[in-house]
Amino acid sequence: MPELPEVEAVCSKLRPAILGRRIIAAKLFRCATPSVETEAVGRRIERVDRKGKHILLRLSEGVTVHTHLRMSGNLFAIPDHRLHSAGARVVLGLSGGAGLILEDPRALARMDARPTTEIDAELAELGPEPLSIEFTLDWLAGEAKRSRQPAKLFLMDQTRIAGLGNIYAAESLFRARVDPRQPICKLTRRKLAALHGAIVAVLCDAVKSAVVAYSGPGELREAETFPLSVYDREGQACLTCRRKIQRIVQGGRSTYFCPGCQK
DNA sequence: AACACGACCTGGTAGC
DNA sequence: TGCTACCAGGTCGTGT
Repeated sequence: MPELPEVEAVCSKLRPAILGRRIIAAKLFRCATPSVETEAVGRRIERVDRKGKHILLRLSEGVTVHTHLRMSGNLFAIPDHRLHSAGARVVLGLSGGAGLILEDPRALARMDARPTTEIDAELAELGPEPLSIEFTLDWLAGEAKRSRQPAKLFLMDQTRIAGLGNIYAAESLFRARVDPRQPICKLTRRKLAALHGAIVAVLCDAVKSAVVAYSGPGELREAETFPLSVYDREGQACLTCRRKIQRIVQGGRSTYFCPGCQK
């Protein structure tokens, strides 16, 4: 589920269903701290924001419910909070009878509720939103100059760019024809420009397809709706040069790339 | 500072 | 069919 495009889609779908409603009850099974019951119940949902992969429900009286879906979480609204699935980790009962459900088969997701100022101070550590005007080529070049991290790890570092994960980092590097192992500080201005453009283009496309996929009935199959060029394609022919896509491990995670195109 | 690795968790699947 | 081993879209803490 959860890289920036999918999290954005979750937020888009949530807004019409929960904005203006009051949280009137909380059932916490896992993944949530008791603060969700003590701080959120009784307050009204005024806004749904996103920063990187973090979902922020802005409540009345300066409280925010902060959710991170991690690997396998999902957050969605249902018309009747009593009809939640057996797998729900958190059920928030809303005014009007609706429900806000956090599901996560692996129980790695996290939810807590604290003063907005406190949460926002923590999230200030995150890098800029890649689809905002703050994310410029000059900014990227400035950060890149000061880091010797391999390009892939640099892109996945949330304190540098907020929201890129394993799939879209790999896809962006492929589109920019950058070797994921290359230290980011070694990239030429030209390569960095290609990378900057690729990140924006990949995420724009992915947000569009994720929002469409999430707006339909039923659940979607996440990034599968977005055509992937290298991710999870080990051994298959590169769509550009026909060489075999390789899988390597960086930072304990799989990286997929084309050794022909990405140099 | 940068990196590697284990922990957190469960479910799906490839291989035997 | 059934078992095992490994893999997974993320992050954090610890150790080198």
